[in-house]
Amino acid sequence: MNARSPEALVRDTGRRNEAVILNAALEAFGTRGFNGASMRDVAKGAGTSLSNLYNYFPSKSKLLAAVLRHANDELQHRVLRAVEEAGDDAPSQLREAVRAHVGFVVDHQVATLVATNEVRYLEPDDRTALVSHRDATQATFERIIDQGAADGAFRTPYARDAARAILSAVAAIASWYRRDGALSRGQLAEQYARYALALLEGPLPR
Amino acid sequence: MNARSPEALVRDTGRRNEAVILNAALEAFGTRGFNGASMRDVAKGAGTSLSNLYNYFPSKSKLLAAVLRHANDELQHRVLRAVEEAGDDAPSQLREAVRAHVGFVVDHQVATLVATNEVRYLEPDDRTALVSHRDATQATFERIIDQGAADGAFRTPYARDAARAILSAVAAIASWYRRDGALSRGQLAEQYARYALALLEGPLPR
Amino acid sequence: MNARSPEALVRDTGRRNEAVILNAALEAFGTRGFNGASMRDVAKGAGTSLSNLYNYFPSKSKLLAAVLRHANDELQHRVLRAVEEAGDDAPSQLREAVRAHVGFVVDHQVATLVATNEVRYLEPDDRTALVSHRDATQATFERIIDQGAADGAFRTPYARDAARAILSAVAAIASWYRRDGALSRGQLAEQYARYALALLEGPLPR
Amino acid sequence: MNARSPEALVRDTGRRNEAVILNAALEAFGTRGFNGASMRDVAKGAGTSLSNLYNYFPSKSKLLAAVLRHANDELQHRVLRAVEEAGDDAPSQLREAVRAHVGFVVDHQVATLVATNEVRYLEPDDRTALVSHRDATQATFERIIDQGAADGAFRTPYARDAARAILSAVAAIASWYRRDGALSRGQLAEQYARYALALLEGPLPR
DNA sequence: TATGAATGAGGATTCATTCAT
DNA sequence: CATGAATGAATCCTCATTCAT
Repeated sequence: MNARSPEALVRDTGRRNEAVILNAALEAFGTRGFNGASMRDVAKGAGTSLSNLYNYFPSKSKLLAAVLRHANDELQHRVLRAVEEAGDDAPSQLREAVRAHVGFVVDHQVATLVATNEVRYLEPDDRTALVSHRDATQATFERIIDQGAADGAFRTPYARDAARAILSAVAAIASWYRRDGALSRGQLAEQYARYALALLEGPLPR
Repeated sequence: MNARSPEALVRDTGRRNEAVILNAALEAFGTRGFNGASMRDVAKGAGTSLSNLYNYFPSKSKLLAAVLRHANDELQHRVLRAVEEAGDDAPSQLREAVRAHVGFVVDHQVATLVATNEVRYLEPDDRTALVSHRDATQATFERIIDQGAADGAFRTPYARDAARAILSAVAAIASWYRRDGALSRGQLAEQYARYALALLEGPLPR
Repeated sequence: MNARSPEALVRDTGRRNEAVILNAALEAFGTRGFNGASMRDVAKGAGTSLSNLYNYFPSKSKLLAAVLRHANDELQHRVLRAVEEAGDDAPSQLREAVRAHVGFVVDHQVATLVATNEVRYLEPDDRTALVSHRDATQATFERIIDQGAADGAFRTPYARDAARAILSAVAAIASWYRRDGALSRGQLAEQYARYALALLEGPLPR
Repeated sequence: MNARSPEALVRDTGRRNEAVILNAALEAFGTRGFNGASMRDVAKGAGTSLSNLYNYFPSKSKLLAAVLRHANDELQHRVLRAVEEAGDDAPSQLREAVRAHVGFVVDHQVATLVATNEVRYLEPDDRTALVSHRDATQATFERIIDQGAADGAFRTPYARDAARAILSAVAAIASWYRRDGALSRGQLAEQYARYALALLEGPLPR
C-alpha cells in the first residue's frame, strides 16, 4: 500500500493510508469514470485489499465525495489566496484569480475532470454540499465581476453570466492540455487571463 | 414501442424503430451516464424488450456511437448552414456560428451533455472517428477566427486556442440552462455571440 | 444459400435446401459442439436466415437428429455392403468391415466426431432411436465375431467385448487423423484391419 | 458447501472449498457437457453461491482446465507407478500399464469422459498445456511398445499407431461400463490387458 | 419459402458490500 | 487495520423460438 502519482492531489490526512486510497480513487474515477471504476480497481491502485477500503470510507459514493471535497478545497484555497495577494482593483483581482484557477487545472487535470463530470453521481446530500462549496468559488469570481461592472472597469452588458462562461472555458482546459505540448503552464495562465478580461470588455495590457 | 420526448434528437431513420431506440438511449445516457444506464433502461424507455435492442445495435457501445453520430451531424449541419447564410466578414460569420451553436445546445441540452461527457466510453475506433468528426465542427470556428485574425478584425494575440475556449463555454451552457429561467433562447445566443467577439477582441455592436 | 464443404455428408434430399442446412449444421456442431453452436451459426453457414431454418427442422435438437441419422445411414450402408462383398469366412468379413468403417471415418471425420460426442444431447426419444440404429451396426461386427469364435478362427477368450474395443479404436481415428499426414487412407484401413484380427487372436496375413 | 460424490476425483487442495467446487464442476460437466452446464449448476452442486465460484476460478474455462489437470495428474500417477512396479520386460510393463489405465477409467468414469470430450472447449493456451500433459502419458505407452518391438516381443508391423488404438479402446470403456454389470473391475482390466498384448502380436498367457 | 422484428429465459461475469477471523 | 470468503443483485449479451409479412 504505497503509491504517489505525479499528480497526487492529496498529500496526507493523518490517517495511515487514507491519502493513498484517495489518490487511487481519483485516478480510477478519472480513468474509467465513477460508474466504470470498481472498488476493486481502487483497491488495486492503492495496493490494498478490497475490504480494507471500507475501513476508511463507508461506501463508494462517500469515497467520491471525499475526493471531490479535497479537490474543491485545494482549488478554493488557491483562488482565495491569489485574490488576497492581488491589488484592490477588479481587473487585477480577476486576472490573478483566473491565473490561479488555470494553475490548478493544469496541476490537477484529472481532479478537474472528475470534479466536472462525476459530481452527478454523488448522493443527493453530498451533491448539495459539494455544489454549494463549488458555488462559493464561483461566487468569488462573481463578486469581482460585479465590482468591476459597478466601477466601470468591465463594460460588458452581460456581466451576469460571464463568470460561468469564463470558468467553463478554464475547466475545459483539463480535457485537452498536454504537459508535453507547446504551451507552458505560465503562458496558458496568461492567455486565459486575457481572454477573461477581453470577454468582460475590460482593460487589456497593451 | 412508441415515444417522442420533447427534445427528440432523431426523427426517423428508415428502420422501423431505430429512432425510438436512439432517443431512449440518449435520455438514458443523459440521465444516468453511459455506465450508469443499463440496456434495460434503454429498452424500457423505448418500450421494447431488452433483447430486441440487439436487432438494431450490436452492443451498448455501438448504440452510444450512433447517438453521438446523430448529435454531431445535427450540430454540424446547423453551424455550417448558419455560416453559409452569414455575410462574408469573419465577425458576422463567427457571430452566426456561435448563435447556431448556442441554439443547438439549448434545443438539445441532453445530447450536448452526452456528447461532452460520454465520448470517452466509446471503443477506440469509434472514438477516433467521432472525435475527428467533432474536430471538423471546431475547425469551422478556427477557420473563421484565422481569417478574422489575418484581416485585422480580431486583435487578440491568442487566436490559436480561442476556438476551444469559446466552444467550451458554449457547450457548458447545457449544464446550467433552464428553459423556464429568465433567459430566452435568443437572448442567450446574443449574449454568447458578444462574449465570443469580445474575447477575440473584435468589433462589438454598440 | 449455397455451400459444399469438401466433406459434405449429405448430397441431396429432394427438398430444396435441406442438404445445405444439414451440412452447415454438421460443420457447426463439429466445430463448436451442439451446445456451443447456435442456430445463428448454422444459418450463417447455410447462407440463409435464422428463421428459415425452422421451415425445415422444427428445433435445433431435431436438426441434430437428422444430421446423425444421415451419418449413421451412410456408415451402416458402407459396412453392410463391404460384408456382403467379402468372402464367407469370419476373418475376411471382419477385415472388410473394419476397412469400410475406417474408410467412413476418414471420409467423414467431422460426422464421426459429432456422432460420437453429441448423441447425448438428443431428446430421449431420438436418442433411443439413434442408439438402436447405431447398435445395429455394432451388431454386424458382433455377429461376425461370434461366428469366428464359434468356428475357431478367433481364439480370444474375450470375444464378447471385442467389438466395442475395436469400434472405439476405429472411431477414435477421427480425432487425430490428418489427411495431409504420412498415412494414406488405404494404409490406415489395412493397419486397423490387422489390429482387429490380432486383437481377436485370429489368423494374420504373413 | 459440502459434498462428497462416490467418485470424487479431487480430495483436498489446501484452499478451503476448492475441492468441493472441482468435484461439482466435474459432475456438472460430465452430466451436461461443458457448454450445457452452467456456472449456476456448478454452484448448486458445490452448495455455494454463483459469485463465490469466481473467488476460486477466474472463469468457467479455467475451472474446466483445473478439473482436467487433476484428472490427468491422477491418471499419469497411476500409470507411472504401475510401470515402475512391473518387471523389466515390455510385455509385463504394458500389461500393468493397461491394467492401471483401465482401473482409472473405471474408478473415474466421469472424469475420463470429460477429459475425452471437453478438452476442446479450453482456451488455446490451456488446451495446448493439457494436451502436452496428456501426450506424456501416451508417450509412456509408446516407449514400452517401441522397446517391445525392438527386442522382438511385439511382432506387429504397425507398432507406431498401436498406442493410440489401445488407449482409445481403454478410454471408451468409460462410455459403457456399469459398476453393477456382469464384469468386475479386475476382470475388465485383465481382459483389456490381453486385448492390448494380442493387438501388438505379443506373448499371451495360456 | 423466406425474412426481419420480436421476446422471455438464461448465459457468464462483475458489482458493492458484509462478515468472520 | 487488514484480509479472504461469501453473497444477491445486476451487468451485457445470446439463446432458441415465434410471428407478421
